[in-house]
Amino acid sequence: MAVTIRDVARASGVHISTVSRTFSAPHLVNPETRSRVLATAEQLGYRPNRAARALITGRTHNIGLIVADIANPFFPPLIKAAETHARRRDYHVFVADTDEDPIVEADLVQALAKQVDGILLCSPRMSDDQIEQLRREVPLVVINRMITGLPAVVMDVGQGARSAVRHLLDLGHRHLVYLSGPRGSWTNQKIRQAAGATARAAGAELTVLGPHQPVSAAGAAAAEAVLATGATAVLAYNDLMAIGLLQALQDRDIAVPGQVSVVGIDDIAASELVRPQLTTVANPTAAAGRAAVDMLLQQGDDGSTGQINLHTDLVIRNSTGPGPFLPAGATTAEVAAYVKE
Amino acid sequence: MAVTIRDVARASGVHISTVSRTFSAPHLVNPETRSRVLATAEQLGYRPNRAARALITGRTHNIGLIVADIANPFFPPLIKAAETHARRRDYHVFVADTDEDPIVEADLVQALAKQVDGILLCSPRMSDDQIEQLRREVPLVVINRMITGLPAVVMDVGQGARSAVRHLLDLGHRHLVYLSGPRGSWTNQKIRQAAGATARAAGAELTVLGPHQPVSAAGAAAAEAVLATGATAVLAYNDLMAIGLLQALQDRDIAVPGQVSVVGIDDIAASELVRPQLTTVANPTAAAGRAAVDMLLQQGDDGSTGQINLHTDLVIRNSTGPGPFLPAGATTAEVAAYVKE
DNA sequence: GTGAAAGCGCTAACAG
DNA sequence: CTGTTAGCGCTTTCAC
Repeated sequence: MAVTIRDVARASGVHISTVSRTFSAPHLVNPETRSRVLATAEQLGYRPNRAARALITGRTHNIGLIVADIANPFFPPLIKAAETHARRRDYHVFVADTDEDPIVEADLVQALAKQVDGILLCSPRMSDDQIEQLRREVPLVVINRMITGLPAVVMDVGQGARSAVRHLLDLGHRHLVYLSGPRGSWTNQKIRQAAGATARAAGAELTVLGPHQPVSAAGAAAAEAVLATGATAVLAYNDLMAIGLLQALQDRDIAVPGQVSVVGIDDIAASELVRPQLTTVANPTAAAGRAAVDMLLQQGDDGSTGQINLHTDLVIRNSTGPGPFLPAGATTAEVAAYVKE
Repeated sequence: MAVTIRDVARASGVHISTVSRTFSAPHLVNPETRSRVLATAEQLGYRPNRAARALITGRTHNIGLIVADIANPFFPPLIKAAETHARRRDYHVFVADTDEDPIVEADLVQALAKQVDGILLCSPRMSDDQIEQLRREVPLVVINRMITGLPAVVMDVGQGARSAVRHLLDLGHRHLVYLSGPRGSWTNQKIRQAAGATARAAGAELTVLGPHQPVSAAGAAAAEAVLATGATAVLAYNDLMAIGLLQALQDRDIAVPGQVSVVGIDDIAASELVRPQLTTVANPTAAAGRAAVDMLLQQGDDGSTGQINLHTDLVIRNSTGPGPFLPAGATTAEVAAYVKE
């Protein structure tokens, strides 16, 4: 059996409560006794049992982090930052993957509820109602979603999408495609709205294709549909889809950005590794992870329910350029033909 | 306050031990009582407190998963598979990141020890001694490392490296480079040995460059050094480095595979997304994650300490091809000149 | 089949 | 400053 507080008490000739205090309220114990206790504890290899402590204090010093898909490269930097940040504050983190399934998501929150001091919900696919329901069982901080009254950290993809579309418009593109993401994604809606509004305001056309799974294969599979629209530029829900599209276009000998420009969102590591390097909207995922942890841990102290909006940046690389040179006033059909050829 | 076993007992008119039994040993309780208890529990929203249960049973139903770097794309598929598999067996998983630091690694094991039933150590950077030491505090399963007497799951990179080198030799390459990984990596040693032995046996030359951090920037930074060796083919410690090298070579107008062939290891998602697509050794990371979880959970039952060796597969894509065409018997210097030009 | 009681490892009043 | 006592939520003997 592992060494307990009792063993330390016996070995150092004090009562167990003194040992307890040595660890949980050191200032309440005589420096001499303290160092003696600490010494024997060290020697015996004693480590407080957090679970037992949690039982009485009500604080587990654990947090939960629920994401849609660990293997989606968008999440790991966020997970890493959150975990490192939490550990620095002496918290351990449970990580769980919902596989984009809202039911699994809800189950997970409930299963974890008793073992954690709070949960970070990353890009949740549940309904607002469900989230508010669960919030009564356990403190929640939501990432990449805005729900009134709920603490949240969002990366301002709306603004990112606007920058991206403006960039495309500045290059002369008049017909864009938005390759939309999965159903139930709050982010997806925001991007779509922002992109649509920006294009419309400039008198340009924006065709929405989707929904799609947020993976590269979906981007690749959409290539034909994209070409069929006759658009000369594409904004994708995320980099994965953008990269899939990029390669599928090149495999069809469509030049990027010569004939079609492509913009992604997220700035995952791979977007710098592909050629042409992907123009994309950089999301501060690591900062978001840290901010969310801070928010969750503060929630206990005061009852604050702030909402943080993190700035996103358009990173212009080599997958965007001027639209194909066409006679002014060409019809959509002509553009399509031109692009396809 | 949350609803406890006591609330359920009161509400259903039975003693708390009956409620307890209803959840932990249902067969010991009258079916009628059981369903009544279950009903009120359901209605009150009761969920057993695992921490309290763990205190007495000694089983937390949690496991720890410690990896070198969550953001390294090699790990997320493994983490995902392990987490999903564990959850299916009703286990939650703590994920932690050591940032490639053996000290952090050891601390983490000790910090997690009391809260878990066991820990999965993924590509540990600690010494064998340290690991064996820690093993006495908590059940351990090691992934990607072989230590006698310790349960382990390894992906057979040695065999993978042999296949890769043979593939290169078959294409006619006579001088190879191994771009080695981080110090302290067991995998790195295995690859190096296997690659060296295979090359030597065929009378070919293998130059080892390194150590390197296992990131794409390190691969890119090694481009000059690689060219300076005059080798016509490179095996890299992992795909990230291989991809970095790939791009750096192309940026210098060195054709891949025309002038230099490049092989990676891992088969991360990005290796299929870059052009040319990367020839690489596919590691069954997801299978490894699941196997390790199974091993850890069985360890409690019997005292088995098996070691599983998972097969790796060479995936031939487009970054490898015949070496540059040269007059037979060209000197190394000539080859270097040719390749550089 | 169910209740009573003890106790897992620890903290939190309360005395002294 | 330190010891005493009660008890967090739950399981597990042991009687009945």
